[in-house]
Amino acid sequence: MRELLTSDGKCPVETALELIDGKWKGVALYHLLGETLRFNELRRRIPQVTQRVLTKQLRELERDGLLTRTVFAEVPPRVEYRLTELGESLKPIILALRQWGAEYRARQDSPHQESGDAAAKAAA
Amino acid sequence: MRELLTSDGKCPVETALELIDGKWKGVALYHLLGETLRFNELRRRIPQVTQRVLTKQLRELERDGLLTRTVFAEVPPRVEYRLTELGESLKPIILALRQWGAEYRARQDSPHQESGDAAAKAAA
DNA sequence: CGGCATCCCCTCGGATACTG
DNA sequence: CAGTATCCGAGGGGATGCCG
Repeated sequence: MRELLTSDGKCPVETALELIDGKWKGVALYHLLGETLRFNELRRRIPQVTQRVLTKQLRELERDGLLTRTVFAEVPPRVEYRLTELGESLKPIILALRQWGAEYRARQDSPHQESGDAAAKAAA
Repeated sequence: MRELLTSDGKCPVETALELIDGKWKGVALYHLLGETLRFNELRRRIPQVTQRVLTKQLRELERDGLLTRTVFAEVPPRVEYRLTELGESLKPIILALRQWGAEYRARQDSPHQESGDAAAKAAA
């Protein structure tokens, strides 16, 4: 399951990806960049996610130290989610992913055919 | 921060993450950065992955335009995997993830925590 | 408001065996 | 060498209902 390859690179990529692995984690992190949000505010920004799943993924992000969950002892309850310094340090990556994703989508529409030229280069 | 929703109302961050979602895709992409590798060369670099899964994830990456798969009509067969321009454009992100992952693990060792708990022992 | 509890389905990833 | 073909268990993610 877990191989701790420390220095030789490679594995850190896996480590990082595991932390943001979860259907909605990336988007949640994105919306939390530089912003503190309550549970339902976050839900409103990610309409497709269900409460259960959002809760679960937020808890995992909390467990992994990417965000903090602050419960206010009020009625009605208020719970605020906010990125930790560690979570905020993902900002360049998240923004890069956003840009890359946007460009990818743009390429889908544009006539930028990659062609299905096949493995015609197969030698004799 | 602007929404930047794509045509199907999906966040670009999500789009990007979907493409590299898959237990071994990130590592595979990492190993293919600037390098053309044969199937078994890739396997050797990711010893934990099984044949079936590696094949599947590589095919998905190919389908999504991140790499090319070139089959040489030889005996024994030779299949080379190589990142497309689009795949190579992920390089800064992959490298950033690698660095971030390394720093994350470094932080695990040195007690720099701020939110007291979450230090639950990972019971097997 | 912001959760749990429960049920369920379906995909992902792994193990093993066979083939062109 | 580089794959398919099966089979399988785990769990991620969704739907719904109840609660402090």
